[in-house]
Formats: sequence, C-alpha cells, structure tokens
Amino acid sequence: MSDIELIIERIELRGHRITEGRRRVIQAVLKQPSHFTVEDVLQSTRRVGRATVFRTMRLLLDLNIVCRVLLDGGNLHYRISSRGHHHHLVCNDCGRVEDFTGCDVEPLVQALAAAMKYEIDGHWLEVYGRCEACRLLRSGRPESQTTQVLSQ
Amino acid sequence: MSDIELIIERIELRGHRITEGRRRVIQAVLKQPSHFTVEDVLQSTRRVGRATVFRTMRLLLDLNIVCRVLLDGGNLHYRISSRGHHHHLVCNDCGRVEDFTGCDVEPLVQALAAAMKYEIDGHWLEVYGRCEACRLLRSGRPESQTTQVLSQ
DNA sequence: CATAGTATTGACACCAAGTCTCAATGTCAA
DNA sequence: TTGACATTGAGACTTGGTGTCAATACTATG
Repeated sequence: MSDIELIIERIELRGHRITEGRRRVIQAVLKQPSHFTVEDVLQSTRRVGRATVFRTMRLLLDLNIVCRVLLDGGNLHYRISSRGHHHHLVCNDCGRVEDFTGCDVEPLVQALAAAMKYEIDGHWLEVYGRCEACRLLRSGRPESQTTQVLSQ
Repeated sequence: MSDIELIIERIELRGHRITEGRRRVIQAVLKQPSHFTVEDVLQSTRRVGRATVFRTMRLLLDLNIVCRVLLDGGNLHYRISSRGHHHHLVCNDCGRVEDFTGCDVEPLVQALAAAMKYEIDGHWLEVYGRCEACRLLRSGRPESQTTQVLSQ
C-alpha cells in the first residue's frame, strides 16, 4: 500500500471525507524535501484553493502525519512526521533535519514536574548545530558566515 | 540603578544610540506581564512608530534582554529574559511562565552530538503543563477544556 | 442507482506579525 | 556648534494564516 493510500485511510478512519483536493495536497506534501512551508505546498498543488491547502495541513498536523520544526531564527516549518513523539536535530548550514527519540528527556521533565509541582502535558525540544558534511565543508571555507543561535 | 537605566547602559555599550523612542519601548516592555506580543507593546507606547517598536524588540532580543517563548499551540511570545541560558515551563491554563535552568539538558545534547556527529550550537526546550493553582482549580471544575499538545 | 444531508471547497476579505524604503530628524563625538 | 551618520515614522508590502458563505462533492442510505 502506497504512502498516500495509508494517509487517506487514516483520514477516513477519523471520519473525514476523501476529496480530490486533499489527495492533491497530500501528494504535494509527500514530494517536499526535508522540511517546507505551506507556501511550498501551495506552489505544487494546482487547482486547490489556498484555504483548502491550509485546512488540509492543519488536518495532517492533527493526525500527526506532519509535524512542525522550529528553525534556528524562529521560523516554523512543516515536516513529514516520523511516528510518535520525537525531536529534531537541525543543521543550520544545509538545513537538513534529523529526527531523534533515543535521547530521552522524560526523566528531566519528570524531575522538573516534581520540583515545580506542575502536571506536565508535553514538551518541545529542538537542537541546532552543524552536520558532519557541513563541518568538513566549512573547515575548507573558513569565511562562511555564522548564524545566530535562537535559544541563546 | 533602575532596570531601565541598566538596559540603556547595555545598549550604549554595544554602540547604539539612546533615543526617546527606545526609552519608551523599553519602559513599555518592563510594564508587560509574564509574556506578551509586540502588539501589546505597541499598544502601550504612544508616539513611537510601528517599525521602531519592532526594531527595538529585535535589538532587545539580540542583547538577550528579552527572549521568546513558544506557547503550546505554536505562538511565539516575548518575555523579559532571566540572565543567561534557560528554558520555560508554561502553564497551559493560566499562561504563567517559569524559567528554569537547573534541569540540565547538556549531557543529553552532548550524547546526541556524538551519536549524530553534529557540532552543536544550541538548543530550545519548552515544557507545557498545568501549574499547581490551576490543577486545584480544575479538580473542582472537571468540565474545563483541554488544550492540544504541540510537541507530541 | 438515485438522492439527500452534510462535509468540504474556493474566492476573497481579513488578520497578525514583521520587513523595507526613504526622506526627515535626532544623537553625540569632535 | 556642527557634521556624520544612526535612527525614525509613515506607509506600502510580505508572509502565514483564519473566517465567511454560497456552491459543490462525498457517501450512507433507501
């Protein structure tokens, strides 16, 4: 079963209708690179209204078919979601994003909950840096500009 | 020395000029509650242009005098920054925000860096939940609506 | 298969947050 | 005091997203 059919099925299971517009948006999303904006999706879906594209993206977000990445600098982009809870490791030079789950934040969050007497619902973690390829590239081109770190 | 004078001094040290507009924006920022939008600041600074308010906020952000909080749901708000690197614990019910630093993410980030062969610049962590006061309130009013967790 | 009920769409106006331009003005070092 | 130049304000523009409402398309059902 193809990716698009799997997604269609999940949408049906939630009681939503399958329309040509939704199919087109999903197809466009599946064609995007590592991360993208709704604008990118709009540009590759002809014959689908702007509002419908935004509405479909929200639907995909609700169904955890896509997630959002907070880029260094503060822009929120979309990304096809790996299954379940995960975080992102973002290369500030080439923009590639890797998902990770292994590095578990839960103990920290639990300790925090106890200390602050909060009941915790969830958390958001993004890590920024430079991937191996970009690091090697950079050592050859020392004048490459640095980016500002959002999380100070 | 008052808060505003301290901030003014930091701006001067960076070689920026002190203007009436900047003074007004800083004063407005200092009067804001826990977190706020630029719109909130705009509304309490008469006689200062919109662009200037945004420009001053960016300056304050660069100087780490304010930071940004990613609220559950995806809105970025501003907040007066506690000194240095920290994270936020956000109550989804009443909106209060607490800073925390004690809960150290560095070891996790270092392990991740090694595993993924990334050079790490920084990270961003927000934790969402319900503060003690809201929890007690809620147990008396079980119909209170739940909010969606952004970071799933 | 026909159809009715209702979910969805598209066009468009609107909103929120932020940037850009450029002539006019303000700041401050000399 | 003045000159260099940093900063401002007004307003147009951009980007990302929502709300409205009549028209259309799905799909469960008969």
